[in-house]
Amino acid sequence: MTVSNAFNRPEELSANLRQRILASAADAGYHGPRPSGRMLRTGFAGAIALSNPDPIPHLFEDSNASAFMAGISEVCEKHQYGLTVLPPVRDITRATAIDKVAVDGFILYAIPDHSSIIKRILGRQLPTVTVDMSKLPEVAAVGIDDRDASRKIAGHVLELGHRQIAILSLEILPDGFSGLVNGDRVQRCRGSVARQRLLGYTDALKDAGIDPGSVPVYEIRINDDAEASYWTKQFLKRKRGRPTAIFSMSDRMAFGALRAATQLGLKVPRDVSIIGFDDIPQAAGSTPALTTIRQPSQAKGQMAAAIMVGDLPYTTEFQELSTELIVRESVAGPRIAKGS
Amino acid sequence: MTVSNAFNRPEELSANLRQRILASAADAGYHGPRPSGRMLRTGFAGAIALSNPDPIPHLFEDSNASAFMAGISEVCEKHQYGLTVLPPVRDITRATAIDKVAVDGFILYAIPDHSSIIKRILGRQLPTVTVDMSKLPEVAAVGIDDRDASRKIAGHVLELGHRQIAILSLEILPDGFSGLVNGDRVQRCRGSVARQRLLGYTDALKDAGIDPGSVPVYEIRINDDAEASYWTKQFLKRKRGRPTAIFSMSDRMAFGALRAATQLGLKVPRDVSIIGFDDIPQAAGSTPALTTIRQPSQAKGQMAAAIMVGDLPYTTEFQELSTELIVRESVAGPRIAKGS
DNA sequence: CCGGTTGACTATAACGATAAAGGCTATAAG
DNA sequence: CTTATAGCCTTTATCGTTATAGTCAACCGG
Repeated sequence: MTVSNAFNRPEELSANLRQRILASAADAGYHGPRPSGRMLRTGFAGAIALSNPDPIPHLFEDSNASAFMAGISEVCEKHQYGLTVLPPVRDITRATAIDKVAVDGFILYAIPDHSSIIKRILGRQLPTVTVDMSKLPEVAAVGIDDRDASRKIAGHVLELGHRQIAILSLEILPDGFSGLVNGDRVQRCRGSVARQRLLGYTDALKDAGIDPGSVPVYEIRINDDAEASYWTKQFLKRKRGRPTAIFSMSDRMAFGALRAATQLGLKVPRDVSIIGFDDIPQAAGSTPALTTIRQPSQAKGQMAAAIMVGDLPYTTEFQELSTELIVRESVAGPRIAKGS
Repeated sequence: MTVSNAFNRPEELSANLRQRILASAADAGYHGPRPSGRMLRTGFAGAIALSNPDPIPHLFEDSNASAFMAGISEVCEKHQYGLTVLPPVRDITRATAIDKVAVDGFILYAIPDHSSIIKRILGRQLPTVTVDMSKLPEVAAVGIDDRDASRKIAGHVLELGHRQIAILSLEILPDGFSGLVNGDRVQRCRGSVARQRLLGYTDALKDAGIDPGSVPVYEIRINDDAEASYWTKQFLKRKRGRPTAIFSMSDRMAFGALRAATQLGLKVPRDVSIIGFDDIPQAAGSTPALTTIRQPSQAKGQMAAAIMVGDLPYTTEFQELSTELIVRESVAGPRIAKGS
């Protein structure tokens, strides 16, 4: 129909006819083309889906995730795409939003390895970009070198002579567990980010001549600071073998640890050194300011979205963004060497 | 096709045939019905759109908005709908996400009166629910009695004898302005919530025999606490006629005001009383704990979404949720009566 | 043995849009 | 005067699904 052109390509027909069409369309109660028809014909839905295993509000509460969302939002605004956030899937055997929703592509954010959700999404055969996940063959991916970054910052701490370390880890297995984990669980790790950062810490520990197996790893559910604070208190309370440095895989958990230390009357960094990861905005403003790794979370979102909307070409090569060690005040040498 | 039934209505055909179909579909590379076709036929898109004039990340940073989002998210998860957040529209003359996006209905949240966006959305002729907005004819609406609630809390403060008041207002006109506003601007107010709360404060002031025209109103852009803190400092610095009570239209701004007072060496509530609105989670935990109005933000989201997905019948009557005055510690009588 | 009922599957016809090709007129070129 | 070109508009076909109506065999009671 010429009506289609009237709405979509003003330049293709005379202003006169266009006016007549728009006018008569209006009083026939026609308010422009319906997305359903367009979608069938052209495949264009006008929205990008975002899939993440956590409850939707968490995507924004968490400063790091929220920077990522802000990056996506910018691109969505520029191109006037909707951002369709998919709710977590409880029962994968039933029909899910993944199967039904009308979108142009999927951004997968921090979905655990081997999750059945991934297969389902790939089944939709739409453009897909993974972020902060293990590389999937034939799928675009954006991320950072988590292992290298973790090694850098852990090395920075260990060079100061710390021997007693504790690790606050992001989710290792998606079962809602928080607490001290054993080696077996670490082996079965399905969180790509947690695994890579653990490897980075391990690299640095080995460099420093410390047995990584002797370093306790506390897994903290959904990057929660209250949870991090709770477990930090558990291991800081100990009189003997108390860690002099805490490796936290996120700034948010590092703040939880910081709060725990303060509440136990310990001074940071005098009594304990604490490092984070992400460099969220609050990291520079805390007392003490957090030594951390800066990662371009917002740029990750922009890049993932840019690939979806076609601003960037779709490539299945891993797009690695750079990180930077930010040295602030939360790290110092151990006060009393407790022996090797 | 029987294929459709195989996917959508397992019970309608024999398990045997269903298996055969699913199997041969799978190796023909068919991964289930495409939304485009279903949408054309049935109109179902699998997602609810949310429209709000602020940048997307703000919807979640702000504790009150984020509670609202959490309410929507719950319902979306239960029914496995996507939640399509629409980006703010900069240029309404061009094609926007509103016109193009494939969704089943719109939730409009806090859009200013007479905004051209509203007409555009209504043009889509999909189920629509407004929240915290002026009532539109023939459109479902969810909200609270802002005027009554504001009157309650302002009355509570004024009964204690305060005569010098300052008001921190939510957005009055959508032009990004922050600062002291004149009566003309108040008259032209396009924010339904701001207007109703202003009216409630005015009611209470009149009840107390105070001329509302003499009470300064500071408008704060996008409910920002830093901005609220800045302007609060401006009027608390004054030696003469310094307000002894601050009416803030949100807890977030109240916290900004609290910070400002503290930084100026004033004690709350001894030197200044501060009230908020919303009862966000942080309101109970601050020092002093905030006296405020509890409003069911999460329930608003649930209800709006429930109407969209059909859990609740679509009615164009205003759905009013209830509020409650929460008396905590941030309000006291004025220390020195400064004369009437 | 027959009409009626049930159950299991199949055929048809739309939903609303746009890409692509086709027609028609007016002007330009030969 | 004929043919080519361009501009503008119209026709046709098709995207993938599901509601509806229809077919067909088997079964059942009379």
